[in-house]
Amino acid sequence: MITLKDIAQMADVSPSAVSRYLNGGSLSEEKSRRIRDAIAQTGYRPNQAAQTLRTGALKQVGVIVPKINSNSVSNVVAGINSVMAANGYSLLLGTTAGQDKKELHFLNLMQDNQVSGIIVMGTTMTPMKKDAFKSCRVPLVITGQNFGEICCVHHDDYGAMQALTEAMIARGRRKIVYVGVDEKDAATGLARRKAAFDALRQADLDAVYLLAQDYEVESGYQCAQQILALYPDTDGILCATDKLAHGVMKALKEAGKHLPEDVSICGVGDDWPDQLTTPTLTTARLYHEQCGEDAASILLQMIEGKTEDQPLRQIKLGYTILRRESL
Amino acid sequence: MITLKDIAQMADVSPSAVSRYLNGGSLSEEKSRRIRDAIAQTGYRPNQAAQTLRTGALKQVGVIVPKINSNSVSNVVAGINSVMAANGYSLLLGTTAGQDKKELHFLNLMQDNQVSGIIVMGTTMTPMKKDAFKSCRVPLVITGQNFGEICCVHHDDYGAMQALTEAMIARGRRKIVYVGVDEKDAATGLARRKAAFDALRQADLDAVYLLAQDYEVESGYQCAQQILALYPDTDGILCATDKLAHGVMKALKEAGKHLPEDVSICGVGDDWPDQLTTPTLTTARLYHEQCGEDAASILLQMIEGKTEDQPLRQIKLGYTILRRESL
DNA sequence: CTCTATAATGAAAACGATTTCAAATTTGTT
DNA sequence: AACAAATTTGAAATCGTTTTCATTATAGAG
Repeated sequence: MITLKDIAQMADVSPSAVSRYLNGGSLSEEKSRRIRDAIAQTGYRPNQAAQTLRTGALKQVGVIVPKINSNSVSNVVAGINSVMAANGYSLLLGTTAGQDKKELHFLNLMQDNQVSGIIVMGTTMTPMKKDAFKSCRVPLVITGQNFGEICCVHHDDYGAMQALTEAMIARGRRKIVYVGVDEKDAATGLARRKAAFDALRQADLDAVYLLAQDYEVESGYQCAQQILALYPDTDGILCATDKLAHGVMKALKEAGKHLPEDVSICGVGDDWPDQLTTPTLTTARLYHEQCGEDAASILLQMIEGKTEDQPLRQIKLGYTILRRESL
Repeated sequence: MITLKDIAQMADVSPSAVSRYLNGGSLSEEKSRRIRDAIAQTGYRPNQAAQTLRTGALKQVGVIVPKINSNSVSNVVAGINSVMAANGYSLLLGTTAGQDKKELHFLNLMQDNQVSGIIVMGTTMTPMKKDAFKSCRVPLVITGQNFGEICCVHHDDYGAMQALTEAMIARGRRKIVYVGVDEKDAATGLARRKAAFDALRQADLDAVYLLAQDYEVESGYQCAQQILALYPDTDGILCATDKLAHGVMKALKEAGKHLPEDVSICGVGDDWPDQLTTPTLTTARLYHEQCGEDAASILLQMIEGKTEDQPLRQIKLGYTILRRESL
């Protein structure tokens, strides 16, 4: 491996001179030229580990996600990446499968790595994790949720589901079922369910709640079968996600229901297949890629911010209701 | 920051002893105990940059992808991650947007980082890149393509499209159009198109070729409109990907065609919406996650392999034809 | 032409681990 | 009890940079 010292020898200057050439510092034209040539000839590239050790800073940011092969997650990561790459940072990825233990593991590992900052997606909050986040030695931003005391970028999950619920009520539906997901997830789980319930109560309507096993189409399908069996007079189904909604639609169609005449259906997410099904799916678009970009921007400000005490930044991103045939 | 030296002082031993405690080496019970206590008390964690600098090895592997927010890519990455994480490696992610310049940039950057190995997905081959791959100082595996002289894991793109084409011919279709993508991509572009053409020629049928602009549903939609205008008697359409196929189906349905009576359609990919459309889409399943796992396993072998000269490993993964209503 | 500010320079000391090596200690063998 | 072998130990060198600091060359001011 060719080192800075080698370059110094070749160019007949001191190592300090080479370092100054690379990082900016006063240096004569003549020596600059010689160093430039030596570097060009050898293809020398500085050893990052040495740089990191010496400076204590690494141009990497950690990204901790539950899983990478999910539409929303991968879009957020794409957003993060576009901003970070533009600023010369690369991404160190950690996937947790939703396990707190792994989340803490990566939080530690990344700090050991001396990343410049960390972004955590779709986490759930426990006292232990709150501590871990607070005592993180590098800037940290959370996406997808808002836990009050930590910088974050999140969607208006509540507003989106509220709007969908109101639209469904306005459409004349009265027997409405909500198909939700695990409420340990404060955004997708809790906030959306709560929004639906609040809006229904506001209209003096009863709320029926079914909890899907996971986020897959199949779970929506199963929930719909329960609905058919237990609440046959249902005329509206609100789903926490688009995939669930598609599963629900499939089951209802198979059961001979006419959509949307017999039952209205809504999802959240604006997944790409939403306009391919019959009927097309009414949904709320969330801005995942934007979310990643904003999170990255905030993190960059925190990383490169001069001042010691940074303000708490919390961004709530809006939604857009996409009214289609299924409502 | 608390260092190994601090621990040594606290435990009243030499730094070497602490290092031996961490890495294994002869050490008395007594000292082990004192060191263990000191570490527990302080929460000391070794500085990775120092370790990397000293040992020249970093438990990270680089993953270079065109974009992360794609179904197939994110699934491959998930596969890579599951194997790598299990072996204590984390992932350094680089996205190229298909630009060779960025690909080379990350290839260099990651080597500077002293990652243990690199996996490159869905790349295209140029002489310059072939050189770059060959001169890579760390083990390297390519996924999604086979360029002959580099370790790789790839799908049987040719076989899959051949089987689909033959099935469509057996179904009685005679006026078949192939909707493909950019052939700079040797797998998705070239191999699939070639398979379709070969199979058609084999059956003495003409091949009509339309090139989609990109991989989006909308492009399939546009291609289908061209087909309707230029080749109105088409009775079968083979698509390089499922998204294109869905766009095609949408356009045909809007044009009043009955599917599959009037026209048969096939895609490749087994995307999750394939069973939600009317008709459901006939497709070929590829094993993306498996691909990632296998690539990771190969890379691990190369990294941890004792011998200097490693054999060239090339894995071709099979496919499964999923025959559904659209054929 | 002198004197002071400024720019250019390299030696040497970090950064925080691992590893070599020789010395000191323990263990086992006769 | 005496010696060889094996184990335990810490001092010091090392990895490849950056940065401090004292020194020397250069330029600008009077």
